Amino acid sequence: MTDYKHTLNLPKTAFPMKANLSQREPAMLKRWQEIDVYHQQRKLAEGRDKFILHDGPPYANGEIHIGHAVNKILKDIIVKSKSLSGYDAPYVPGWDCHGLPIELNVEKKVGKPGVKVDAATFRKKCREYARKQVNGQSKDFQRLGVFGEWEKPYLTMDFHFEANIIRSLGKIAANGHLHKGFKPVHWCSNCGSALAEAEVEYKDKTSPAIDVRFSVVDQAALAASFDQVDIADNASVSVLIWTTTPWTLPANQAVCLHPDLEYVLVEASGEILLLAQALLEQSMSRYGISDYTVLGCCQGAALEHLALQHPLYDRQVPIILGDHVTTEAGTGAVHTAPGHGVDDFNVGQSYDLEVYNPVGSNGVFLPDTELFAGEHVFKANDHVLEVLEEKGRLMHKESLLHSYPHCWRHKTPIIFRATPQWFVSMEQNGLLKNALSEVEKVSWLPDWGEARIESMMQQRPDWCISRQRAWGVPIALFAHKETAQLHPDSAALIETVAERVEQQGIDAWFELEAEELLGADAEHYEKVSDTLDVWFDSGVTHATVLMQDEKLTYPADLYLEGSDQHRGWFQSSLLTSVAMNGIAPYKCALTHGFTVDAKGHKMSKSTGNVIAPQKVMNDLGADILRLWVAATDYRNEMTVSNEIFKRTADSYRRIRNTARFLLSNLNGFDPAVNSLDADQMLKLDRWIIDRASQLQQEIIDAYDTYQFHQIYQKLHHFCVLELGGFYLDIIKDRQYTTQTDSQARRSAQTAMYHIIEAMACWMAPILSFTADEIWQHIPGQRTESIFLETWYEGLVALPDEEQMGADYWQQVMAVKTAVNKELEKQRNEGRIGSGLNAEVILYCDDKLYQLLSLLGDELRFVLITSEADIKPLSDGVDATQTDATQTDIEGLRLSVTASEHSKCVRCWHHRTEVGKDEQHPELCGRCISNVEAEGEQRLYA
RNA sequence: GGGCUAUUAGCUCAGUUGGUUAGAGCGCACGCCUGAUAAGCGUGAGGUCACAAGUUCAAAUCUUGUAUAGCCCA
Repeated sequence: MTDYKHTLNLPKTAFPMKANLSQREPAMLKRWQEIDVYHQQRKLAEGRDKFILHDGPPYANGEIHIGHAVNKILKDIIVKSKSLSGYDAPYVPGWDCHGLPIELNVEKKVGKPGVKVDAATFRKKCREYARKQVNGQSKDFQRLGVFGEWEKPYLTMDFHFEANIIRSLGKIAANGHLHKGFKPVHWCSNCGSALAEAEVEYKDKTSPAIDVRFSVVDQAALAASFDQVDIADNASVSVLIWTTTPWTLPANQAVCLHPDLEYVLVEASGEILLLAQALLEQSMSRYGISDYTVLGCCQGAALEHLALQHPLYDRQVPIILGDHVTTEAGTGAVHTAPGHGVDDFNVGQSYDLEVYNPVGSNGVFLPDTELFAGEHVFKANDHVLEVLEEKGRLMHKESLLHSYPHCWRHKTPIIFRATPQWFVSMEQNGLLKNALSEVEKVSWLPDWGEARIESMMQQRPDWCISRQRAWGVPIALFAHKETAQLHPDSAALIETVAERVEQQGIDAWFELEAEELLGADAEHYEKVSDTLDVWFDSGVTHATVLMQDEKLTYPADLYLEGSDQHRGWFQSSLLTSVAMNGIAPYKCALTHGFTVDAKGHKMSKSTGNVIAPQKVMNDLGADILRLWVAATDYRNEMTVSNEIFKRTADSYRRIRNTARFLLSNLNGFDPAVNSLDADQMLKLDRWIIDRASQLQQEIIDAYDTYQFHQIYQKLHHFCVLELGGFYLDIIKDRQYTTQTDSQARRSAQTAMYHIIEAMACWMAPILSFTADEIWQHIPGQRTESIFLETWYEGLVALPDEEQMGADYWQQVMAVKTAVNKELEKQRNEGRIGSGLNAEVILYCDDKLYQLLSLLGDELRFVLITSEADIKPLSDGVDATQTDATQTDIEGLRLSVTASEHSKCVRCWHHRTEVGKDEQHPELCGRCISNVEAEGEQRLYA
């Protein structure tokens, strides 16, 4: 048997099948660094329209987790796709560097500031710690393949950044949005600091739940409210309140009722009690009283201003009215301490109640607190109960397990405590109103984001920006000691301070003596010692980054963060931007969901269901992680599991192998020399390019609308359906058996060349490593990296009037599927193996006959059978053709038989000519022609 | 407890303004090929569209409620 294998054009490529990403990617990163691809890209894009995605800074603490990876990968996909779309899209990553978590970690190492180390040294240690965290996270982000200004990121602790935070605060103050006030805030006595909302978490806690008597001072007035009910002169009459925080009773200033609720006066066990009708039965059963008489009934509104005796002290408090009172639990009469509760504070404002706070920053009652001085509040609970009992004020006590706010760091219960705080006011200069009108102008994706942030903002209180911490940007203000008014020269003072901070960092403020700047005025003004809420730092990046960096623009085109940032960064950025400049800092805000495990539950260290991105990168590669991010619809929760990564890796391999096959068939193809013009190409090849051209448009549209999971599906389907299952399978014969430089072969190679060029670009934003690896293996002159490209423009669409266009091949594919089914039957019955063992007769109705006849004798190459004849449908229903079976396609019957001819050893088709040629007894006619004559001609496939 | 969001085959996703028997791909099973070979091709089996009521001639699609989950808040 003669060996004809060497006469074939078999595929060959250096592009490996096995990706080995965990090893190859670091090498690729090194190359990108060496050729400085990111800055090459910037240089190339100079002068183009800008697209600015502004990075929300992750907090500089800890290893990156999969949520970080998702966020950075999504950003990178967008930035890279915008580059391919011809924008100049620089990306400046940032980090949030001040704040409590860093402080706490540094405290663990060097002790508390002011105790073991001085504050300046402590801040220095914080700075060093944050720097280290930034470096660690940066390395991992880069390992993900994310492009950006990694050598020059923005850090909120950069001196010039710190200075500009202060300038931003100054501008907000100058625009009249700042005020000083007392307000109850979440307070952790371990931190000795107010906590931001984000620093509070809710957990179950057991508290004493007590019912307390507030006795009525003026019984006649009470009787009047109850329509002159008869009350004995010596009767004991009390309003009952229910509370789970007995320690707040010393600060009690009022008892609050709902104006519209019905309240009843009840006689029981020799005393008279007042409480809400709706809670009467429940309360009596709690007290174990079964025998009681309702004396009268009235609405809460009728009892306003009635005086009550404070249960602990010798003073009187009023009954007030508030809508926040509910009948969910208790008595419908609410103990009100404006210094210890937000509702209490709010309702207290309208009654001019004192915001009395007897509790120090350490959670201990102040020295002048009657009865409880020096006791920690939670320990004082028992003492309060004792006193109440002594005084006969305690109606009932029990224990209650309820959800209670805790410090997220210390995991300990926190309290509400009124302290002097600086606020960004929502109302005082119309900030909220202006911000809400800006919300409407922003494009929110998904669209429900708008309603979400709007409703959150409408409910939000003034923004408390004060923190009593060491590692934060100072609230660099001088406030009058009596009036709390800002110094009249504040604008100039702030600039002076900012200039110093620019040189020396925030220490410049802490080390500053007020006299130095204020001179004699220092006597009347206090240098504010609070630091800023870190949300302020990151909130003003529009001023400290976007406006400072010439490469960037304000407002940004896009902010992209997790959906939790509707309350966080989206809001802090919007508020500060509107407060400073009156406009939103972003044109579009895009959100993604959180990662959850296979059961849809959130990932947490304690549950042990976390998947570390580092592990995924080391096991499977960053491209697999990136492909997973792209494949997942990020608008809702993003499910992560080993199975999902396995599936992702499977489809990665499919995409990679398709690319590899295309490359391997481009062996020996020089696009400059060998590529054909569209009009010289075979019909099938024209079609696949047309298909690619349409697909490219769909893919670009999907990138533009940030629907990456569509791209993944489309890309994968293209590889599997159009290419693997149809086009590539069909052209193998032509690639391998026709002459190397024949039109037939060069036509297919031209098509594959165009496709791999385009496909590499489609993939690049997602499968960055693999796309650039492919890029290095495509023949022809090209740039150093695919990231210096824009979308491939060599895909030629077919004209609409083309007879053998998209519709045509669609129908051919359906016919092929029908034939495959019939082949499978024969295969299962052992008559044939490969499709090339078979011959097929297609009995077609007129329409189909016409359609298929366009392919002439090349139909067999499309069907990948040794022979394919078309005959009129009537022949197939003839009694003599019993083996012609009906197919799923109306108007098509099929007859499939095993070929009786010999197999050509070169092309494996079974042909009647095989064995007839003396020189080449093992070859079929076209192979003989291909081996030693002018070669075969192909027109269609 | 409240607000927002989601729930379609084992997995990832489609499913237009309600309109035939709910679609893909992966995975799985079985087979073929051995000239993409730790690849490739083919065929096939998988779904009470979370659940329940309702509107309608007709509901995965509209309404309400329930469950589960996520984010935010209390």
